[in-house]
Formats: sequence, structure tokens, C-alpha cells
Amino acid sequence: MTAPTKPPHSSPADDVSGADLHAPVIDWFDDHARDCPWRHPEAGAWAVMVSEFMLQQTPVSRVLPVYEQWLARVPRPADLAADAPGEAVRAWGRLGYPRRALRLHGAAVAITERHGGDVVGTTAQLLALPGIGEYTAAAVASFAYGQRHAVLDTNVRRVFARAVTGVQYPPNATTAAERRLARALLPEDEGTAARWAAASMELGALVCTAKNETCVRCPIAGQCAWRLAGKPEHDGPPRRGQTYAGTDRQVRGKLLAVLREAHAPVPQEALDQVWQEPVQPPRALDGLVPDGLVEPLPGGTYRLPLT
DNA sequence: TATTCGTGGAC
DNA sequence: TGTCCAAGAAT
Repeated sequence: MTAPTKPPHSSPADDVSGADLHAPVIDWFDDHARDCPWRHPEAGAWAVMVSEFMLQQTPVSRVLPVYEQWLARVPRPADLAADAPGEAVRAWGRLGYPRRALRLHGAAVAITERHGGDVVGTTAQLLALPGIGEYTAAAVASFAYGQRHAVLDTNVRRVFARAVTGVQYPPNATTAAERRLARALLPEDEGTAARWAAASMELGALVCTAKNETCVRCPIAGQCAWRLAGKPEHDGPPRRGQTYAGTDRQVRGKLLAVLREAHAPVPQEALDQVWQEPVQPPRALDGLVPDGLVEPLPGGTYRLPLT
């Protein structure tokens, strides 16, 4: 008797159905999901898209107030497209990563010019928009249009790493094996798949967190490979953290904070005051211009971009 | 593939 | 108190 030949690229995903995970996770979601406005029935595709841009690398609690003001100000893509990009940066406030505001503005322009103001509904169309990558395209298609996609964000990747693969953390970058696993775990039914995507993400955000996970509240703790293995700690290369204090990145933030508050061009001498050390402000300012976040004017003044 | 890009809350 | 982390994308 010969053992069956393993196909190339075989992985744990090939042996996983996920059928035992769907119902408990979705039932848990029905009882414990946070009440986020972008999940309400009246939230359309534009609202979902706005929320996904804002939620990139940003916690829900900080997104909520900006999200509400944003949709009140620009309830349709065409409303944002009609604004100057600098107005989007100003309305972005202190959410962080302000290039997301420029990209969302660019996406609204493209939607308005190329698609008649209607948010596109296929992942290929979504991927063609600025600021939309693999995750956000799948998320908008799934959450706004109920389509069946593997939605692989940091939460889902961690849940799968633990529950299925049996390790504490997923790899630093998303791997082909993770994509295969996510597709293998996807429920066949379209509506169930969309529900599963949101539910598994929420589980990672609320229970199966990066630190201080609360397995006692987990609906699949009894099937979790990592927990059943005694929750071994992550081994391998350290997951490198981010340094921020004292970097040009921090200076960029301070410069933009001044420009967001100003409603007239600001002289460079004033901008240099945001930082004690003399070299970093001009350098950071020079970096903001090619990024399209700051517009230089004749005479050495600066403002948020009008074009 | 590894870096860069903000901000603030939790511990 | 400093470290870690949060629904990634672009290059």
C-alpha cells in the first residue's frame, strides 16, 4: 500500500473544512458584536468604504467620532470628490496616517468620474482605487455587498493562527498558506461567508486579542489548536516594534497639526517652531510636499493642498 | 520582501 | 514609563 502522494504546496488548509467553527463563531457574533454604525442596515457601500479606510491600523473607538462627522459632511462619494484634497486631510483630524485621507479622496474622485458616483462592487474594481489593497477590497465586497471572499486582516490571521495552525501569532506578512487556509475555511453559502468574515474578525478584536486573550469567553476554545497545545509562546524572529518618538514621522504629524488648524498659508518660520531640534522640521516638510499632503506657495508659505 | 507612514490607549 | 498594539497600503 502506497501512501497518497501529497500535492505540491500542500498545507494544513488542505485538511480543514471549518464547518465546526462557523456556527459557534457566528452565534457568538450575534450575541457580542459591537454596535458599529457601519454595520447598520442603512449603512451603504460608501459608509462601509469610509469605515474601512479609517479602520486601517486604527482602533474602532478612535474612528467612531471622525466617521460620524465625515459622513455627515460628505454623505456621497461625489461630495468628497467635490472637495479639495486638503479639506479631506483637515477633516481626517488626528486619526493618523493622513495619506489615507488623500487616498480616500482620490478613490471618491475615481468613483465619481468613472463609475457615476456609485461605489464599485467587484474586488477587481475596488483594487483599482487608491488606498484599497487586498484586505479592503475583500472587506468592502463582503460587508457592503454580501459577497463571498476571504477577508484576511490582522484579527482573522491571528484567530486562524491559533485556532487552526496552533501558533500564537501569524507571520509578519500574509503568506500564500494563510490565503489558502482562509479560502478553505470559507463557508460555501455567500451570506454565511460574509457573516463569517465579520464574525471571525470581531472574535480576534474582542477575545482572541494579541495580548491578554480571554479564552474563557471564546466560543471555539474547545477546538483551538493553540490552546490545546498548551498555548506555546511565539518562537522565531521577534516581531519588530515601531519606534516613533523623536522621528521625522512625529515631526510630520506636528507640522500637519498646525496646517490643519490654519486657514491661511503658514510661513516656514512658523512651521519650524513645532520642533526644538532645527534640522528635522524642514526635512519633514520637504517630505510632505511630494506626498501631496502639503502645498508650497511662492514666498515660502505652506498650506493643505487645494489640488 | 522590508520599510515607511500617525496617533493614542492599555499595561 | 516605555513597550506594544490597532479592520493595511504603497513602494
